[in-house]
Amino acid sequence: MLSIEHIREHPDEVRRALQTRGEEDPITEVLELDAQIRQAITQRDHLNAERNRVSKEVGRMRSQGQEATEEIRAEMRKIGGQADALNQQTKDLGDKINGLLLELPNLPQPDVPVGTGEEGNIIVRQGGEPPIFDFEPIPHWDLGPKLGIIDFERGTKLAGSRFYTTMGAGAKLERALISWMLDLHTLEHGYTEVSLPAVVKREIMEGSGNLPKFADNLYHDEEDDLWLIPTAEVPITNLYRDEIIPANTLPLKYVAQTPCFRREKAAAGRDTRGIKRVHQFNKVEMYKFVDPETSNQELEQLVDDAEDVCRKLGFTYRVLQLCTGDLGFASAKTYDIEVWAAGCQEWLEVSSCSNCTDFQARRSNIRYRAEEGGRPRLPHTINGSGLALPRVMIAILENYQQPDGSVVIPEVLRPYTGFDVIPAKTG
RNA sequence: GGAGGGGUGGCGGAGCGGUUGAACGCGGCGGUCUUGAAAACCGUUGUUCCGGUUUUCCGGAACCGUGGGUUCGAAUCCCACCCCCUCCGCCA
Repeated sequence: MLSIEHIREHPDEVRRALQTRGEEDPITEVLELDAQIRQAITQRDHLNAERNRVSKEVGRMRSQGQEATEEIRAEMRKIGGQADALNQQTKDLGDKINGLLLELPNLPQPDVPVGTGEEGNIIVRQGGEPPIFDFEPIPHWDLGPKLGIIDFERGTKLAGSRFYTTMGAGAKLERALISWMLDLHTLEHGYTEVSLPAVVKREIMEGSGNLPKFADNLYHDEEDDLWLIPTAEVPITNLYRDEIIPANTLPLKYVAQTPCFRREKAAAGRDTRGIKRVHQFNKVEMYKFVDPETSNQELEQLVDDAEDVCRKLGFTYRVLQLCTGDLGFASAKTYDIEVWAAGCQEWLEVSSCSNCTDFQARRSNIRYRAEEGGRPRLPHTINGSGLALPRVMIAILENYQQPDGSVVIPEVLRPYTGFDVIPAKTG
């Protein structure tokens, strides 16, 4: 959520920034409503003050054995009624303003390249060497079933299209990846592991920015109004909802592994083969609550933590900076990490790392104290995958496949898998 | 799911419907004392919003689980909901 004060003081700057994201401009309406609500609040407070004053007077009289006249009581009833009406008005106006603000995305940082979509993204750097094959590497949707470790038909039988099942070495490889990534981030990168609910309340989804605007992409349980998380970012953001984080505790760094549920409605018909785009997948997510002054450095560091996973797995990868038109709703600045998959011949987005500045903190009412006894302020929040499992699985299977159809396990994972190769099936 | 108990400030814990933002204790902060520290004593101690002033500050409003209601006035009475604890039942 954007700060109403900021909109009030710099309306044109906000308008311009929203434009670069290709957004509508409800700023004029917000400002009008804001003027109205402030007037109503002032009036209401004056009436309340009057009511409080007289009521105290009545109390004082009563303690001296006198009763309030019916005249006074009638007058106060009237004032009270007016105050209550104005109060209702401020609530309605507040809801309206809030409704508009909740639909507004974060403002891009000044150094974010302006662009309308994917084409505007900039390759910041590349890492790793592309694997060289003396045979034609095959895509994972062929390789997986061939090895007997991915089963698409049975996944579909259970839950429909875009669901899948892994078995044997496939299931174990995923579990090994999860354990290894969590160990890497906790032991070497200083994150604290956290285990979280996979469903959350409506207001939690609002806090992270997924609701009200993106209900379409979420699975929802009607009976209890619970929502399946599309990423661990959602519950982690809200860990400190309605709290004031004490001085000298930032940065707080968390890493969590959760299932992620996405309806992928907008992508209907796209990437239907394989496990690149599915309705349920596991992801290791990194998240930080940081001091606003350091948030951009913290973002760079988090990107490096994610890149470290790619480096250690021996991937060819590239880091993109997203342009204004491609930024996520809550983000002010985002880097994507893509790894090369030799089988399907594609760059796969395995991580998206964003500085959400104070956008989520304001929505979730998370504050911190910069120093002991200081005023509470909004922290910045940083999130990024570290990494998303299915696409990492794709990259490993496709890039490490051998001429005989087997797949070699990257060195770092072997202590976790307990095997160093997924053998080709014979017969 | 059933029965009972409870939700008050950073924590503990009071609070006849009326100068109660809330006694008291602890903690925190400032000060006196001390070579220093402790003890003792004195003072101070939340958050949000509106208006004025504008890095200090002043005035007002709101907040005692949440939302409604009664009343001139509600932490205090009524209703609904949520959460926690104890016991019983069920279950991974």
